[in-house]
Amino acid sequence: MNLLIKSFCQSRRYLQSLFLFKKLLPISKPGISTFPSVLKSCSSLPSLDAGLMNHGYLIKCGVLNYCIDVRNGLLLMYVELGEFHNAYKLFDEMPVRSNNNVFDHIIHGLGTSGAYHDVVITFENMVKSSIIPNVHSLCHIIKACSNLNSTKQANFVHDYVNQNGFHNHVLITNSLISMYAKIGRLDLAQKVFQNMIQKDIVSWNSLITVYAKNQNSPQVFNLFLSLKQAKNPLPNVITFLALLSCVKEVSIGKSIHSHLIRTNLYSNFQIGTAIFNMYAKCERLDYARIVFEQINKTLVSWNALISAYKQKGYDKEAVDIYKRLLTEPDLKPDSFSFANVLPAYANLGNLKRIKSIHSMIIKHGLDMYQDVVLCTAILDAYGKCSDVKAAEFLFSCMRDPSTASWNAIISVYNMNNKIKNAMVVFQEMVRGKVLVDCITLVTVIQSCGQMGCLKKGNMIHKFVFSKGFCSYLIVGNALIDMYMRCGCVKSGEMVFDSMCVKNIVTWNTMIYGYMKVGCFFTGLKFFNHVQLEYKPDSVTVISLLQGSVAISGSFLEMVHGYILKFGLDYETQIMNILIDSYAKIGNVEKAQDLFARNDFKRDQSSWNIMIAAYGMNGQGSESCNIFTKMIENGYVPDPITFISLLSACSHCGLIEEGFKFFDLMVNKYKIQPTIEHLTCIIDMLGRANGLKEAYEMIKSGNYQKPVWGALLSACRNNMDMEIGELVRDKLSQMGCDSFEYYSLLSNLYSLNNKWDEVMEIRRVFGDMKKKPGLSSLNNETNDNRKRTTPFFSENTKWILPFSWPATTAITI
DNA sequence: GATTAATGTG
Repeated sequence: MNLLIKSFCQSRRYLQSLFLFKKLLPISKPGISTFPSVLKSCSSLPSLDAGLMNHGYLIKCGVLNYCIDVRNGLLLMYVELGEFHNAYKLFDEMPVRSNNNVFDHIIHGLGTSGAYHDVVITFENMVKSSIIPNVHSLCHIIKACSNLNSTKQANFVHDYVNQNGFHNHVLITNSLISMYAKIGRLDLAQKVFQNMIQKDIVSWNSLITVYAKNQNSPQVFNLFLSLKQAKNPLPNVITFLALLSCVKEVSIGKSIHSHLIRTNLYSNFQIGTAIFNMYAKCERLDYARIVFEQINKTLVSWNALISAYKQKGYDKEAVDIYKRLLTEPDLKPDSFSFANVLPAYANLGNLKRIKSIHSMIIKHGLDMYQDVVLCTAILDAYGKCSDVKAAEFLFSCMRDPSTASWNAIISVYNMNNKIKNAMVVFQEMVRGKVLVDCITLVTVIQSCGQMGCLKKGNMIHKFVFSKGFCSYLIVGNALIDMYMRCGCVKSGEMVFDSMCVKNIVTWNTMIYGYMKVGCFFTGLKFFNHVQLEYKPDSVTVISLLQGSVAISGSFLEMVHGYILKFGLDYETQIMNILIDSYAKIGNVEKAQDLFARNDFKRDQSSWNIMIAAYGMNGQGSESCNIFTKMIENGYVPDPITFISLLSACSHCGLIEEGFKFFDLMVNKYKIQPTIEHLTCIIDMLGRANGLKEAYEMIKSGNYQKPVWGALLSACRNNMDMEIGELVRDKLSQMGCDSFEYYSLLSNLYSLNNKWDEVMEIRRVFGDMKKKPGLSSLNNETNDNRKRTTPFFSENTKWILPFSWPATTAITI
């Protein structure tokens, strides 16, 4: 029977071989020489169940302890079945390891399945046992080290290569270059390259690609010239792909383009895609589009065009290309198309389309929970459209969230004012030993800045320091911003001084910070430096504009001059802020003048700003006129339009109009009123001697602290003691003990000459401050209060007396 | 060795 089993296996009749083995088991003990055949049958079928059963049987009869061949056979079976962990475990338990080949099998298996950590452990065991891997295994080991991102391991394997005579092997050295590239040690990659005796095109390409990925164009072009001079080897598709990826000037791009046409490489679809990507990067989407229409279009080129538009901020164009792709007869969008177009829809705030893509992904049968990138893209899209619940749900469903997925969910919380959740997720991440990268840190540093929480910020800074992330430019920039937002200029300056590499963002952050805290002249000094070293961009002047309102008209005119000088006066965002700034210093004519210009593209926000501009300058009826014109121009008013409009009416005493607009907003445009809208209405009621009505109205509904706060503020504005005290009772019942509450209250009493009460409030508040935990300084309410004004939406002069988060939307 | 994808600094 044993012989028969063997012969079945040899003639590849594995099923019969196993069947026979099963029959044999209850009758008699199989011979040792039978097992390799049985195992071979298991791995060739392949049948893991049968394999595991045999493994169990082998343990039971003790063969494994004395028969190396059977052990090796079992090991190979697991390798063949792709069960590398079982294979490795078995290997680890082996008392004698005779078969190097097995090691190479395991390394290959673990390496291709992405179990990099296990590869390195296996390698360490090999070193301990003085077993030398073959070249291919060593390549896998080097690749594993590069994926683990550990310099220590990288150095170890490099030393090993040198000590064991692999350093002249071109495959190995090429892998070393890639490894150093991946862990960010370009200097060491360059060194390996220089020491190579024999270089093939892969060696050249490896280094050129690395520099290209790091956007180090001078090095890329230098290497390319050296390669041309060496005449051997000849540059190939990969070389040109790298070269094209770091072209910054369209003229150079054009000459490479024509060279490629001459050498017939243009017909290569990768090259075609790279050329139009190059034009897209050089801000020549017009050329890119022409190339796109010329080349052989594959799904990849469609996806790349969507991505190019998206990356350059042309979200609408990205969406248009995606829609065109849908009409192509032979092409179906894939996960790349979705992942590319989702951020575009997210930026456009189109939740409906995001939902429909989500359902299309399900319909296409794509396993998005397995596809981390795609799932992260959907998660982020939902988050950007404020559907936090959907984002959370997707995150919880992901089987193996990547660092990027974690980063995305943290960022979703940041975007939606749930900073506390962001910090909790970060802690979970650290505790769960998820790899933290510099984007994670940038995101949580942002959370600290938004909270205005210096203590947490300092903690993260220490973390950054201990994990060696200090030298990352974006981390440094984020730290400066955090410190400046917390009003800690000194620490911001310290980070700034410690940074050896800076970019325009670094400088802009400093300017923005200085302007925000009122150090206008230091800000200006930094601006002068920017002018020398960089071309100031839109953020530079927007940062400057932060301060102009607080200084003077002449300062504003100076900044306006810079905007013209640097040709930034066609940018909608800049013009909007400029108009807003002129309005804020009271020059509504200039604001109107700029608004009326037709060389910049007005958007919804421009109209909102202009409505507010008239309102804050006492021209409420003009605000109403602009609103009418806005509708005539085909714009649909949004919640901010109504904040501008209602505050204009309230500010200018147009009470009846105000109520009419409120009605319009709720009933015609179906906009749910937020705390900002309610504040305007309460203020209007106050001006119309309607505080009692306001009180009744609020009392009858399920309103939360912010609304009551707005009412208290209206009482203060109207010196209404009677209602004021009712509101005070209600608020203290609700457990309100914030700084704003007490300051409003003491304000109200002092305006009514009730000094005893004022003293009492001061005493209570003073006491509370001494007791940590009693004051609401620790709750989320306070986190919001300290949050700095959003960057681009200062289009209303309305300063909220309280800024608790908006409660559930309420309709009056 | 390798064209297209998600998160992120002002």
